[in-house]
Amino acid sequence: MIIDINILLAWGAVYKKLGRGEVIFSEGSECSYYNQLVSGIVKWVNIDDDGKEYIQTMIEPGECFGELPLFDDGLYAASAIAEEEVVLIRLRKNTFLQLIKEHNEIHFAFTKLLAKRVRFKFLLLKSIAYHAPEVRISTLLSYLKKEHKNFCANCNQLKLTRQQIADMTGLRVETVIRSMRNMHDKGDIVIERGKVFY
Amino acid sequence: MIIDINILLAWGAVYKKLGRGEVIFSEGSECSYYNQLVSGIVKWVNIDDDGKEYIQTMIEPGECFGELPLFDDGLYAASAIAEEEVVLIRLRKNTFLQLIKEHNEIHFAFTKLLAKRVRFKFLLLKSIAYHAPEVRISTLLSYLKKEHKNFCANCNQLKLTRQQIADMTGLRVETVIRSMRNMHDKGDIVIERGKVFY
DNA sequence: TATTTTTTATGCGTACGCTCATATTACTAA
DNA sequence: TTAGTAATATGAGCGTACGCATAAAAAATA
Repeated sequence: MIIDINILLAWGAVYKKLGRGEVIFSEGSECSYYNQLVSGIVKWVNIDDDGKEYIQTMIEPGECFGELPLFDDGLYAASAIAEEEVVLIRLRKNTFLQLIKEHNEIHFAFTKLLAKRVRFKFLLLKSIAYHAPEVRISTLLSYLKKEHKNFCANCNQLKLTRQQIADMTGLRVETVIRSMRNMHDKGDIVIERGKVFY
Repeated sequence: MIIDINILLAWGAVYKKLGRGEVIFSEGSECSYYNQLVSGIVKWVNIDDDGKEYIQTMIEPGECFGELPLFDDGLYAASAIAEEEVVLIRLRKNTFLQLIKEHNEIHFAFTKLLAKRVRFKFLLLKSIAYHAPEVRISTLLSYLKKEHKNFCANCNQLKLTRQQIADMTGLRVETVIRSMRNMHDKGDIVIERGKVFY
């Protein structure tokens, strides 16, 4: 958890509940809140004019999202959509900026978070730019595994659909399905009744 | 310029001069310094086992580079290579961390810088993941133009070779050459005796 | 239980970028 | 100037992921 909920509440943060499919905010719009996910899954995604989705990341409880405009005053770089029923907690932008000003350790936690975000993008970019589907998928999976993201903590089962993986690696569903079948045959991953383990 | 040179010097930073082609540091190695470019151009690049290069960015005077490990204590995510003779100024990691601790406004400048880095990667990723060569190139050029990077300030001439553009967009030189010729024919860019204007 | 929706799976033709080969033009240094 | 290198340019064949269609299986909903 990036900021302790009690601290957020002490600074006047409020809870918000949204249903599956609801748009929390969309690419290109102004940002007035710091957002932190309490429960549920949020899809952080760019949607093309023709409907194609590029999923930048899937956000899990405890993570924040849409934080870039808080620091550089730009617009939202992607849209946040509730993948299922979600509860989030939010704090007004100015209050958030005041909070990190007074809490240097929290400020630094965000600097560190952004550094990790850049790192992830570095990794994916070079992989997507140059490598074959199987490598792109491996890069994504190994990163997610390392960060304990989108995996079931107990059984190592991947909590992403083939379509979501496609939308995160810039591939087609069919390509992902075929590639992952190959990876299974080679022993890189395990697929049992459609479920992926890694 | 991200940190004023006088401040850096006051904190004990030292200059370093390197010749064309010299490796300033390489991917995967430990980071012990904050680096800021004074003059020349630095290529910030991932190099594959088979020699393929993915250029994450070309660094110009005044910019810092290789800053991620300062914040998240990881290893260098790419290699820094002097494209021409360069002068840089550097500060020991611990000193740098102390500096930003004491200067909140400088700390925030880095948070902002990282936010912009993430933004750039967002943009390129969705473009490279899904779009045709011409779009990938356009995305890169319009970003660089907006940030006043890699363009001649006076004449709008692009200071990147076709090969470098290829290495930043994950395309082949030939594809970049052909695509840019198309873009010229369509009036998106201007090419005069090989030079690109945008 | 039945029904609908979502996800996984497979086939096939085409388009497009990669690969390799070669040529030409521009820039540097002697 | 000449030589040497780097960058730009273009052609041709090939491989592979895309794009679309279709179907089956699994999950969600009633």
